[in-house]
Amino acid sequence: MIHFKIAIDCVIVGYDSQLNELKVLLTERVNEPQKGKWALPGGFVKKTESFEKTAASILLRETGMTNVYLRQLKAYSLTDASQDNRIASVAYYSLVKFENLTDASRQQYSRWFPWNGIPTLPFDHGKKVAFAFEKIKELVRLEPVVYHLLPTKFPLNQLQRFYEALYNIKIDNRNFRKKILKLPYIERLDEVEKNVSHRPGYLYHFNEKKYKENSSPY
Amino acid sequence: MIHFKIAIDCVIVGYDSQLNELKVLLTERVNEPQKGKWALPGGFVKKTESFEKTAASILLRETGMTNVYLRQLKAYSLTDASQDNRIASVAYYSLVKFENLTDASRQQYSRWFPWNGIPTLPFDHGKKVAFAFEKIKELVRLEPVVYHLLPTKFPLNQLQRFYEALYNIKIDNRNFRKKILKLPYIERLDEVEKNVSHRPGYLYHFNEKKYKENSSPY
DNA sequence: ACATGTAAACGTATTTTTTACGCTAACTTA
DNA sequence: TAAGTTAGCGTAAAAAATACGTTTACATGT
Repeated sequence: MIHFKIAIDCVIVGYDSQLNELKVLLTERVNEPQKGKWALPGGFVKKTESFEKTAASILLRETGMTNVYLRQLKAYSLTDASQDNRIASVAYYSLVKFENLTDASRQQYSRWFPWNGIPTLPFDHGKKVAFAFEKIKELVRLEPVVYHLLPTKFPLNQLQRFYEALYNIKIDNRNFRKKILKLPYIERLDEVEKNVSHRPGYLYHFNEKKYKENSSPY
Repeated sequence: MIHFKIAIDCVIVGYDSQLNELKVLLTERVNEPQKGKWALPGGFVKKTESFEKTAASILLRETGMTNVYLRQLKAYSLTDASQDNRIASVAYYSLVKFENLTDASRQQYSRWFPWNGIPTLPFDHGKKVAFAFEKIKELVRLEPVVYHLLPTKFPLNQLQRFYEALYNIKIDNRNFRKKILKLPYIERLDEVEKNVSHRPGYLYHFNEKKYKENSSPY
């Protein structure tokens, strides 16, 4: 009976609102194979750990963050059929608040790459990153996961810019505003933007409790 | 380094249009553990097989069908931490045309259970079945996968009944018709229902080519 | 000091989509 | 032949999406 080593790979995604672009965290491989190449952060599943737990600890190691949005992407069976011990991998994707990252939490061997500037990745990592983005695009339409990527407080324009970047579209400012303000779980704060070269807008935040109250179970 | 045996479990789903209910195929376990219990059809991944390939062969074994809709559901890490060799599993779900099944293809130890009458399943199989149904509900909204479950030729009413069963809703016959007929990839045939105790309706079919032409890539 | 650029925040009008419901036609069964 | 059922056509109203007009409040450059 064949046995597998199981690796967990994490596609960690952030949104840089300054540059208005999505980013992925990559690390330089310190071990063979593919030593020195940029690749997805990952690790093997340890004895008593669940996949999810392994993924969470990779995330902690790379970003210093816990309790962030983390979901399974897909399991991959690398067809490394030459050996008796095959390697399988389970990919996870995570959405993190880019603004919350401290310099201290940044690993020496890690770097954030813009979505449109990812180097060629070893193994099936390129495929995983591409699939993660497809998944995220789909998910953003269905559930309010955007708010895991945006800062806790944000002006409406920042939200609009995010959608425009993600789907590569242009949205009408006035209609967008109307649509968002109808959502019961987006609340305006008594705070405005500062140091912007235009009329400062109010800041909003996502009220998760209200979202769960208002969303029907089916 | 810990190694895993990897099992593939298949949630094989069909739609019985006579009874207007979704069904799941279960098999009686012939080996320990849980011998004699109804469970998801499955098997271990063999040396040179991909997960997908393993799933496809399980599907062939159970239904006699190839080239059916088959997708990965999720990977599960059973926390059977007592042993050195843990078992992980990757669940797949499949949508099959219930009408196409021949009696010959029906396995001795297999049976189709109605969605609302599934026995308590061993391991995490109950969780997998539940998750598969959530996934299918979601998927049906996004993509025309219904047509993998319905017969190739179907009257509009059959399609409507399917939606009503899946989401447990009542749909207005006239509005439903209007909505469906606007879809360019649903084509009317020159054929009508037979032996129905009401005005016979035209049969329709799903034109996959037209779907792919008309669906935007984003 | 003032013009310029930019996005906020308010609005209206039009089009498109969804929903509610009326009616006749065509078939089987009692 | 009446009753029951779904097919297939239709209209009207309500809701959502889209297009676009206007004033306000800020920073920046001259």
